Amino acid sequence: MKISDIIEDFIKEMLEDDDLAVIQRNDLAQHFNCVPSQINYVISTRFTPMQGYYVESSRGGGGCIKIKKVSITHSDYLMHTINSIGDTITAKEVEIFVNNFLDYDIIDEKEAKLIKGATSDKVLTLPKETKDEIRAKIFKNMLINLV
Amino acid sequence: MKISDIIEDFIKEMLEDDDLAVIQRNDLAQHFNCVPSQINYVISTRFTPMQGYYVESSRGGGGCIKIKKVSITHSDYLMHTINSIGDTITAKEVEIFVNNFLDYDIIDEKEAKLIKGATSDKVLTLPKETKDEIRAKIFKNMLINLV
DNA sequence: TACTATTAAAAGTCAAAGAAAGTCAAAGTC
DNA sequence: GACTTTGACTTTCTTTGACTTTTAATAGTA
Repeated sequence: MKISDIIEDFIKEMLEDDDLAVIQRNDLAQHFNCVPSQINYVISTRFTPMQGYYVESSRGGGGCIKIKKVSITHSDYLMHTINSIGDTITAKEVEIFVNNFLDYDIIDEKEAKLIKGATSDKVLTLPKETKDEIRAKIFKNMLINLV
Repeated sequence: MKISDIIEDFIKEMLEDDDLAVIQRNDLAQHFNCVPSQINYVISTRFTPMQGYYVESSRGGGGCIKIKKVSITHSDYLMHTINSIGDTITAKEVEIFVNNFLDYDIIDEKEAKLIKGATSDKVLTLPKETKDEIRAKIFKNMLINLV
């Protein structure tokens, strides 16, 4: 198992007890026997606002990193996503969104597959610009149906 | 006996114990003394959705390939449907199929909405012939992902 | 005491190195 | 001719570490 995943789980467990986790980067790194910047990597890939977390930190003596779980309703989250999507979107971008929905329990595995299946490059055999436009329309319309 | 067949059997044996097999491409290749891309070949020829498997993978440190076996009954029905669909399909026809799936409990309401959302006329703003072609591809690919 | 300067203790950044898996086409087999 | 094997090259994600920035704590001074 990847060290990043282990650290991710550790923080998520902390967040189960209390929805504010306060960590010290160096201590945590030492605890998991990794370099401190690994903690930044974990936070920037797994605890983003899109994934429902709010992070703040302070430097200097006694400094720390605070990770808060923020809960928005599912439909707010979906609406927010829909509004944030422009007129075009790539398959990769869709995947990132879908994975976030999964993390957030807004959709399940089967639904995730449906979305990916409907928006995959394999299927949208159209010139690049049209493809990304149609994909954005399909994706948004699917999401509207989930709200 | 072909090395591909041996690898295929090996993975299928893993799937007998547990219906999720997690492998590491390089390790497996080394174990069978073949090049890593041979594993991709085996997966892409013997573990396709059409054959009842769902595969996902991750790259980078600690990356791996996960192969899941999916249950057959529903998938038979789906496969039959997929095969019966030609190169084009209208929104109306999709709706008929979807309603059938609902009746048979192959999909739920939410999934039905996703499919309709992805294949609606509103969304596929393309000339008629292209529209029905793309719709058929999208629909089939969504179904394959339900198998 | 209050105010500034210094020090050291954090966290942040970024790019290089490493570790997987993916792709694709050429070569080989049956 | 279709299927299989091989390998060079690509892409993606993770790990690492050197260097930077910020700021709390402390020491020094009027």
